[in-house]
Amino acid sequence: MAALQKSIDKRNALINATIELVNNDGFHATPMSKIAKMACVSPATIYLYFENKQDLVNKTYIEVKANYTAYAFATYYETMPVEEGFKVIWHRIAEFKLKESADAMFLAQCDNTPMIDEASRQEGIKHLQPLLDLWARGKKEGIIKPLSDYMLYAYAINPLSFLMIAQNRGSVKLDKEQLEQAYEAAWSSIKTCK
Amino acid sequence: MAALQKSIDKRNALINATIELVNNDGFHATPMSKIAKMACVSPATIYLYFENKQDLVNKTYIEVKANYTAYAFATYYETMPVEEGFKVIWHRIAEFKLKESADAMFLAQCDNTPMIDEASRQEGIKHLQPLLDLWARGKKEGIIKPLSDYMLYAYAINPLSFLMIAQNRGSVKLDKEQLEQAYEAAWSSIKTCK
DNA sequence: TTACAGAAAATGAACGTTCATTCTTTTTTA
DNA sequence: TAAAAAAGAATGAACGTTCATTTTCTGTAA
Repeated sequence: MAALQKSIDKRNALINATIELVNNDGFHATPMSKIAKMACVSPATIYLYFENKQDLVNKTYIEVKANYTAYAFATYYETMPVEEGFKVIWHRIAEFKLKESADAMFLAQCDNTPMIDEASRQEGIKHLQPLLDLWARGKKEGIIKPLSDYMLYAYAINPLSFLMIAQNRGSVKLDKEQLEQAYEAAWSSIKTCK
Repeated sequence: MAALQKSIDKRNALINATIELVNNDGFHATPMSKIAKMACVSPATIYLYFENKQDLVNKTYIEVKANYTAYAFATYYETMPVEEGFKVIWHRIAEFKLKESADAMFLAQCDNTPMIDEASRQEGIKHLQPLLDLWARGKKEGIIKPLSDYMLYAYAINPLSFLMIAQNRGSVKLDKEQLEQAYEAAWSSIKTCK
């Protein structure tokens, strides 16, 4: 009558190996055997933790996305004024993308390829709700342009992904000043008043 | 002593099949056999036109990128005022992404994955020069914020890719009005004066 | 105008390799 | 000690590429 438990360390090692290898080679170019080797585990062991390769990458996506949004909203409170709230969230997102760049690269790759199930994609979007709520408030107060959420995201948040990828390729080095410029551009594009 | 020529139609069919299949399934999930079938050609024939699978996708990328930039600058002249020039180029890019959405999706996927050689990527960037020149002019005239080219691209052009992907997934429908809003946001983020 | 030779182009089948997954056995631990 | 966890070897399918052969086409000679 045993009641062993699968090791959470092993699961984490598998998830981290997946992120690193998929970042370097892409999903279909990373064999399960390589993931296993990097996680110091037998290929067969992966199937104790995940149903199959697709499940492994879906679960990895959802987990990373959850970390991302938790980080983004960690210092934000709904009682903040709209402009301050946006500033706080924006800078947390920027910090995440720069500090946890492997995670951020993985998400960027997932968001632009047919690598992830549509269901898992939906699951990942849910956690952005606080930002959408903030925007709704800003629009009601006349501080933020009356644009759709997709439009606001496209101009205020998504450019950070582009800049992060450029930085990771070595095309750009984002210092503090450039980051402030980026924030200015983001805010300029969504605030009302010219 | 014959002097046959390889059919340009066959080459085009191969390129188009590659775009469509890679868009749907990703690079490593599209077998050469499937590309061949869609192009109505034997798998072996691909190797008369391209060295190997990597070469096929690199060449496809460069060709699509060239079409994209040609389209973008087709109605632009260097004698235009900066603001008008930007407006013209921006709208042409938007038009390309909406009309030739398969091509645009393919480029977006290439730009965020390790699918393409670094050399081919460099090759593709070259053709953007007219836009960089326009920005240099705008900065000199004090019309455009003194930001790096990457920063300007991130805020003025790249959001269109995000919106196009969202539209292709069915999350958004970009009508004329929304497109004008998008242009406004783009211009707001890079013009001087508040 | 036709017939033919020869080379390029195209093909389908075959090859060797790699991969995701499973099977059988061993190890670990409550 | 018994069952879960882990392992390594095995399996069958699928892949990129090549090979041996056939088809297509053009320049030339009759």
